[in-house]
Amino acid sequence: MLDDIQLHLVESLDDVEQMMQWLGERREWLAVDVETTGLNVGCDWIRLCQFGDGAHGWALDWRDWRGVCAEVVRKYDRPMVTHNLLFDSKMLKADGVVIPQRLAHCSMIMSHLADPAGYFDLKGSASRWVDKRARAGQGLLKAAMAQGGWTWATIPVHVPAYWQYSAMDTCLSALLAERLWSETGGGPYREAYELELATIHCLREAELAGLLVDEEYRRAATEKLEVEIAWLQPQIPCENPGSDQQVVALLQAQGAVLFVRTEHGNLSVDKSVLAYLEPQFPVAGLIRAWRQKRRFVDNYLLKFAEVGSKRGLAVEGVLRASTQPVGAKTGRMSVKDPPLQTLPRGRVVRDAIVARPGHVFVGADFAGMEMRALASFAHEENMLAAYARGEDLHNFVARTLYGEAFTKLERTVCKNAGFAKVYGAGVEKFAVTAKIDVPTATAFLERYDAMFPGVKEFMEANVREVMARAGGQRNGTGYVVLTDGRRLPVPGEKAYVSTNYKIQGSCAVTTKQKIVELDAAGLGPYFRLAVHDELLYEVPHPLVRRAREVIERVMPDRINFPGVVLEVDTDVFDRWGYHYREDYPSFIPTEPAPWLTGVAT
DNA sequence: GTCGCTTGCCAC
DNA sequence: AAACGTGGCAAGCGAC
Repeated sequence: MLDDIQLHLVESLDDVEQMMQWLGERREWLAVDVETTGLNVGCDWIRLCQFGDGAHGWALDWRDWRGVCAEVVRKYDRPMVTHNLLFDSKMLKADGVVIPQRLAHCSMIMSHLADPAGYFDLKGSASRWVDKRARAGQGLLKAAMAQGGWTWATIPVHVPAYWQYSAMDTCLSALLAERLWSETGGGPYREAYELELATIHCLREAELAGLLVDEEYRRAATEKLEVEIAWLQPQIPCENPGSDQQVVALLQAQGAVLFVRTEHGNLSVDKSVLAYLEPQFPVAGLIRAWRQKRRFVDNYLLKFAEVGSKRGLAVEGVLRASTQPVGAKTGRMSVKDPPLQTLPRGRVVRDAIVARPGHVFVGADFAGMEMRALASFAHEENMLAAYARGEDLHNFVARTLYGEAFTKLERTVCKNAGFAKVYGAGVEKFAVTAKIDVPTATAFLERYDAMFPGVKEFMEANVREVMARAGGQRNGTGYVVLTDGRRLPVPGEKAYVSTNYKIQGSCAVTTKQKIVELDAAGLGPYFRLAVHDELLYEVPHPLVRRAREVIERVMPDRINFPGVVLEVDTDVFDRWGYHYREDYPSFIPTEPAPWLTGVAT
């Protein structure tokens, strides 16, 4: 299939004319792609722009032919497909070129819907669905770059390995779309496909806007942590408390008996081991603190710095992360550079992220989203009734199982049991997280199951269903169906994950629906970030009340999970950490912005 | 010096 | 009988 493809580098007006003639031919899919100097929209730029279909691929040097490329994207009036619509449309828009939303498609989303467990980078998808040799160019390009000492930023456009395989990428993307359309977006997964595309357009605007870093706070917090680290360091008698081997030696020298093993049989000195040792060996606590502070600086605060200062990611004080709309095999989004979904809770790190002057953040999160989804899927009347009464589920469980005078610790056990169900944990793991012994855990789960028989039945039904779909084979593959009709594959030997996949995947669908609905309700320009069950908006302060009203009206969901309302909590704050003001003290005291007073409750 | 594996840890 | 899901990512460390 790839043999007959013709690749062209546009170098003259004659070439442009030929390409234009080719563009006038009729085809299902015109693929568009860009090559850039790197992946960060703030500081990287487009070097090459490519167009292609199943027969021809064209590469254009962006410096010379930007206007031509922009014209093509603007005027072409048939479907255009890119393999990573979010990234390509983001880079193009950053340079003023907009792919019309009604014509924009994404072959990566098609690949994901066709097989959510597969690899869906372009070469991987194309070699699976189009032609096994799709990866061939990759190695040649890499070799050329190595030989010339080039990077993505420096490899000359005229190097054949560069422009040819870049042009070829559009052909692969077009062929992928041709191959997968009817079985994904143009077929059974139309709803899911359209949801993903609509979400991508929201995410692009969010990523282009980015999040502002308070440089003054970032620096002050970094310095304060460095001081604390410098104070801890001499109290820990080893060269590097970050080295597990050294920590093992140190603790053993002090007489500690280590017995917890890592996956590969080494002695473990992780957080929980150190916490366990701390009462007898105070140095363990110091090591734990050292490691956390070191991580806060290295993994987060330094990353929030400007590009150029070691490993910074910000440009003009703004962080623009990259989202994979279907990063997880459950369809959840993932975020990197920086990983904004995993910033430590509390104020130390998150206080570095601030709303722009005159703006505030409006945060909205679904309350107990996954447990509510579980209650609905399982038709678990006792749970649904508790939610209908407006009762806290874990309180309800604790009261039923431990009596009115239940302790906070007992409530935590109940909460852990809920998570254990959602994640598919066994008794042992549940016992560890709940910090109870296995017999107690077993007895507890028995009473929990008696209280919520629907949950147990639902989980067993999921496993049965997956196994049946896997042909009864442990080495076969079944699937679960999500609320928007898409299917997630589940390996037979891990059938127990089916409940988790169904819940996690359907919750991800719901979150995306709400992003899109809020966009339609006018909040699109203010959307900044999604963290699984919470959304972050950055709103000019005169609009805060209205924005909050819109969110509280649009976001609660009563469609996806019948029998239960997905309720939403909102909060208003001017720096991200302030959202945690009730649980954590300010690391470095900061004044709330004047426009926050009267708005934050 | 780079690469890949291992360990550990952050979030939901 | 067994089995805590989904990610991103840094440092250490040994191998090349």
